[in-house]
Amino acid sequence: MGTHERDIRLNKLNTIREQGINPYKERFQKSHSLYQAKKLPLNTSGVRIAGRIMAVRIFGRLIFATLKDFSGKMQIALQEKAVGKERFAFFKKYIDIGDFFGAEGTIFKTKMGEITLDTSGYELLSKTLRPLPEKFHGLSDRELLYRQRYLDLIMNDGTIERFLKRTRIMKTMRDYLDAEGFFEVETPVLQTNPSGANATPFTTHHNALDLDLYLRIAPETYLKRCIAGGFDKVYEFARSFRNEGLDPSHLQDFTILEYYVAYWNYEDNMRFTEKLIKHVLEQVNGSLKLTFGEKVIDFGKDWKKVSLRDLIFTDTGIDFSTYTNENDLRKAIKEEGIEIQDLSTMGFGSLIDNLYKKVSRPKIDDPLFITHHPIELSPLARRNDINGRVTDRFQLVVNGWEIVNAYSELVDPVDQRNRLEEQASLHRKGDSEAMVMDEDFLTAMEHGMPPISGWGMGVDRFVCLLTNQENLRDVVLFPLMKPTDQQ
RNA sequence: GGGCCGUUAGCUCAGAUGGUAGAGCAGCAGACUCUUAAUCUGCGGGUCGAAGGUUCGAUCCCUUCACGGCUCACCA
Repeated sequence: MGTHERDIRLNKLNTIREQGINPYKERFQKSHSLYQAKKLPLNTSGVRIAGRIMAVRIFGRLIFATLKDFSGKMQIALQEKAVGKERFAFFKKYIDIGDFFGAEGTIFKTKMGEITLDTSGYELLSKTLRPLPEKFHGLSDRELLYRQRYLDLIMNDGTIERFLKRTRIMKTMRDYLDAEGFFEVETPVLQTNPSGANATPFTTHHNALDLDLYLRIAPETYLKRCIAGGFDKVYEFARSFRNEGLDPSHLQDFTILEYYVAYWNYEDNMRFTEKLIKHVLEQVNGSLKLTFGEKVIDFGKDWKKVSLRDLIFTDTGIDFSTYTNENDLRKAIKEEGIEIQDLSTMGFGSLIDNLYKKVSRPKIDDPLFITHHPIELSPLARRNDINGRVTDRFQLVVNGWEIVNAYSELVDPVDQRNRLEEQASLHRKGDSEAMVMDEDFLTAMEHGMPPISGWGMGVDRFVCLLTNQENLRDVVLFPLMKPTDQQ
């Protein structure tokens, strides 16, 4: 659907070309960023700056325009007497808001006190064919923000800041892990056997090998193979994919940070988690108190630890450790008047999980470690030595969100085989989220793994928390959108 | 997947008990050497998300569909 505006600009483009001017320049030699240029002393001459034109104000023989680059914004002034009649007229006729523009001139201060470049010469660097969104209100249509993120980045100042913060958060974690002796590794995204989590994978096909493949749902089992191979501290920022529903707190393409440490248990890991996250808060936000919406979340105190059994007992009076079968537990949940959908079809582990999500999790604001999840929910976690029905596992919950999930890893190949067989049987019965048998992983474990503690973080959620965002799509540059009919 | 809501000019938004629509910004033409949401004068711009139905007549009412948002359920 050609717009009138676009046709006008196409005409301008052609006219510019007919004058022998290339409207898409190869390069422009800048002397300063806009941020730097604004700090130069008055009367500095020969200053060369470039950026996108964000606004133009024309006063007869004087033009003010606002340039924007990655470092900031700066005003330039064009006087007819300084650039010459022809160049001045060219600007008025052919330069539009949105165009990329290079200017050379002298720093001065306007009567209103603004540091401005008095332009002596300029170049059109790149001609735009479409107009920018409205300058005052910017772009606010949520759909367009996601579909045309570049416009959001140009128009809304907070947006680029948010994504820079995402990068800073990831870099801070990376630097911390590196300093602690971790090695960053890369493991396969295309897998023959999706494992490491309970989730439905995306499927694809390798033509040359005539082989069905899956996009990874987690990097877990490959990172453990690294430990088996002799690494003792590894991590990966793992883009992972789950073929499930999407909502503000779930994307099908998301980033997990996982690390694995040989010879640690989950308690070592909890201590490290607290140090790591406090470090990130201090480095990135400069404070251990975090404002999220109306709440202030305090990371500064020692983080509390509570077992899942104690947490649910405190909130409901139900002690799941005293129940030996799911029917009795189901009855108790009904007697407490707690409403859970599909109650009748759930197994023991799911009942506990749903009870927790319904009753306990929403109440949690400040960081809380929840430990010792039932074995049914944790097919890859180490069985507790004293109570074999629970695992040596913890989750870190903040603001009602699970930020971290970690445990002492199961390294007993016999126990692991039994538990994967249980999962595989659930999978055969139609639970597409249950794990499938992974002989290759079991073989690796049979060759021997040291004691290991592993850890996984939903990076996008953590970034949401630190940037005060409710929707994961607001911390992902280009979230998946269904295509629309376009012409 | 269910429920609720939305989709009007490039953008931000009005609006008509049903008689095919307006503003601001952006654009075009003009005035203007200190503005920064510049100002002033004039002009152009819309298959009102798509299809079907009801109606003399639909952008408005009804149905279906598409896309999106929020929310409930499941997954981090």
